[in-house]
Amino acid sequence: MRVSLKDVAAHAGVSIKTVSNVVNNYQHVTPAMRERVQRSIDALGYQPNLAARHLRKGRTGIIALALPELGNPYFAELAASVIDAAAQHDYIVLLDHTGGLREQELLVSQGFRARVIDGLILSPIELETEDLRDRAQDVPLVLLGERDYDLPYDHIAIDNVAAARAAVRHLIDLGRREVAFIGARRRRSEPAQLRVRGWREELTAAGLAADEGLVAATDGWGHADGAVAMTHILDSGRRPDAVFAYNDPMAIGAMRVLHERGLRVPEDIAVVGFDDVIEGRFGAVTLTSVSPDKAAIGRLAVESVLARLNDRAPEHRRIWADYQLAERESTLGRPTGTGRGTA
Amino acid sequence: MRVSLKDVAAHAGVSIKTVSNVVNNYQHVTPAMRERVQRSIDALGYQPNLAARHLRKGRTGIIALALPELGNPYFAELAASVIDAAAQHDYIVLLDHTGGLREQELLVSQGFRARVIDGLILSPIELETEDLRDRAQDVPLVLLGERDYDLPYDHIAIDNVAAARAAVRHLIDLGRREVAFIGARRRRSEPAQLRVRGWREELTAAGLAADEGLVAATDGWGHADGAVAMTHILDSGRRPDAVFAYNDPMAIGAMRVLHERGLRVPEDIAVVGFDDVIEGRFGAVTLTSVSPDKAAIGRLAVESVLARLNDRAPEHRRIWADYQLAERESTLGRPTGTGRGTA
DNA sequence: CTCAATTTTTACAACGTTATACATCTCGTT
DNA sequence: AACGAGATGTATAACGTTGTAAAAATTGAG
Repeated sequence: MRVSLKDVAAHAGVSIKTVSNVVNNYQHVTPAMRERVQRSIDALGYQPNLAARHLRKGRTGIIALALPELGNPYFAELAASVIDAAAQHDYIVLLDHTGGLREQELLVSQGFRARVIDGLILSPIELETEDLRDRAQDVPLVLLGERDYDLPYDHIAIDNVAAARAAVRHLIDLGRREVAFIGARRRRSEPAQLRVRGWREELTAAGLAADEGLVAATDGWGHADGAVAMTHILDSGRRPDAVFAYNDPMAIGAMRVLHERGLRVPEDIAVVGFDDVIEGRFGAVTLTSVSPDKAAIGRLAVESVLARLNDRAPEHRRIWADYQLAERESTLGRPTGTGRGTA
Repeated sequence: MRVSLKDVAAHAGVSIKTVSNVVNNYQHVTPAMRERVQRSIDALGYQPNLAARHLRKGRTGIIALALPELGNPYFAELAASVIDAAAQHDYIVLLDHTGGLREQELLVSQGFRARVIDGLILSPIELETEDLRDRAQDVPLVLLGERDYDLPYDHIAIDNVAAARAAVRHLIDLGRREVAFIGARRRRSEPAQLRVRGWREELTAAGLAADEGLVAATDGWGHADGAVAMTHILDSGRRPDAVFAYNDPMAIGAMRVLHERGLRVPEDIAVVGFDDVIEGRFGAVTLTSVSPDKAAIGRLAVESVLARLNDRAPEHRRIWADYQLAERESTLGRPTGTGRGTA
C-alpha cells in the first residue's frame, strides 16, 4: 500500500498539514520540526500522490506534444528536444501523433485525446484557422510549424518563405534555371504553401519562370512520396536541372529515383531538401538542406506554454526560430555565398 | 469554469451518482433516464475530470514508454506503434528517452521521472539485472528489446541471436567469407552482445573463423558511429567482404565510408543492417536488413502492461515477436534461400 | 510578569469522482 | 390486495492533497 501524508503524520506524531508544509517547503516550519518530519518521510519512503495534488491544485505537470508523424526523423528529433526542454522545468511530455489528419488534429486541439494536460504544443498540417477559433480556452495552446494562422495563440516557426527562397537562391547561384518543387500537398489546405511560395517568389525575383508544371503534388511527405513525385516529373518528359523538396525524406526518395534513372546528383540535377535530418548526411550523395534550429524550437515551445500557464495574459506572439542552409554534395558546384538565415 | 457532475445533476434534476452511472454506462439505468441525463450532459458540455477519477480509482489511463533515443528511426516507429496500440485501449502514452544511460534508465524504472502512470514499457540498454531486482513493485513493468534479463517481468523481443545468425547465414550463402561486425558497444554491459553472439555462432557453425579483429566496438549507435567503426576496420588494413551492422543507421554510415573509399556495395563488400528502417530503402544502394515486426512489438507491449494491470498475477512471460530478413541491393548476388525468422 | 504581536501548528473543508449501502419503485405471484 | 424479488435511483463517505482560518506556542515590550 502506498504511504500517504496521513501515514507520515502518524509516524511523526504531527498533523497532516505540517507534513504537507515540509513537503512543499513552506516557509514557517522550524528546522527541528522539518528535520523530524523529514526523517519520517524518508523512513516510510513517502511519495506525493500526484492525482490528489492535481485534483487540488488543478495542475498535472504534463504537457502534450502532438506531431503529425513520428516516423519522420525531423519530428522525432523535435520531440526529443521538447522532452528535454520540458524536463528542465520539471514537466513531462505526453506524446501524440495525428498523421497530419484534420480530424485527429481537431480532436487533439479540443483536448479529447488527453484531458490530463496543463498545456498543448501542436504541429498542425491540415487544421484550418476556423477549426481553432471556437476552441475551449482552458488549456494553453502553442502552435508549431509552418502554417500561417491569424489567431490568439503563440506560434513558433522558422520563416518558411524566406528559408525556401534561400534554398532556391542557392540553386540559382549554382547556375540552375529549371527548378522543380516536390511536395506540394494534394489534400486540403496545402500546408506546404509557404515553401512553394518561397520557391515561386525567388524564381520570379531572379527573372526565371516559376513553371507550375515543375511542381509535383503528393499525398504524404515520406520517402516514397518523394520518389513518386520525382518519377512523375521525369515521366512527364520534363528534365529540370534542380529539385527543391518539401523535406529531406522526399529529397532522398527523389534522389533514389534519379539514381535509378542514371541521372547524376548534382551534375545533372542538384537537390535541396528541408529539415536537415541526420540521414541526409550519410547517403552516397550527402544532401544540402535547410536546417532549422530544432533545439531552439523545442525550447521556445515549452517556454511559451509554461509562460502562458503562469502569467495572466501576455501578448500572443509569433516567434521566429533561426535556420541555416547546410550545403553538401547534392548541390556541389561553383562556390557561392552562404545562405545564412535571418533570426 | 469547468462543469462537473454536480452541475449536470442539478441541470437534469437527478442525483450526482445517477449522472455518474450514465457516464460510466452502468447497466441499470432506464433508457428514459439515460436519455434525459445525456441531454443535460450535452447541453452543458460536460467532460469528466480525470484527476478526480484517477484519485478515486487509482488509475490514470496513462502508460509510459521509455526509449533510448528518439532520433533513431527504429524507436520512433516503435513509439508510433505503441501509441496506436494504447489508443485502442483508451490509454495514452507518456514518452521519455533515456539516452541509453544507466542512470536515466534507473530513474525511469523506479518511477522518479513520472509518477502518474499505470504502467511502464522500458527499452533498456545499460540497465543491469540487479538494478531492477529491488524495484518498488507498484507499477507493472514490461521490458522491450534485446537484453537478456532473468527477472519477474514480461519481456518482449525478437530472438536476436537467431536473427543475427540468419543475417550472417545470408552473407555466407552469398559466398562471403570475411564478415565484419560493426557496433559492439564499448560502454558497460554490452547490449549488442546477443547480435555479436549470433554472428560468432553462425560463422563457427559454417566452419569459418569468427575473427574478433573484425568486430568494431562503438560508443553510440548512430550513423556517425557506423562510419567511424567502418573507417577503423578499413584503416586497420583489413578488407572484409561483408559487414553486419548492429542497426541500420550504422550500416548506412558504414556504406557512406565504403562509398568514399571507392568500395562497391555489394560487389566488393555486402552489407546487412538491423531494424529495417524506412531510410534503408531509399539510398543509392538499398539495404538488406533484419526486419522486426514493430507493430506486433508495440501491440504486445501494450497488451502485456494492461494485462498485468488487470489480472491478479499472471505468469511472467518472455514473448517472442516475429522477424524477417528483408533482402535488398546491399546483398544482391547469387539467389539464395529466404531467411524467414521463427515465430 | 502580563499582554500583544508574531510565528508555528492544527482542524477542517474543499477539489470531482466512484463504491457502498440503502431507499424506492415496478411488477409478477399468491 | 398484499408480498417479495429484482431493478433503479440516491445519500454519503471516501480517495490524498492543499488553502483557509483559527488555535497554540513563542517572542518581545513594557
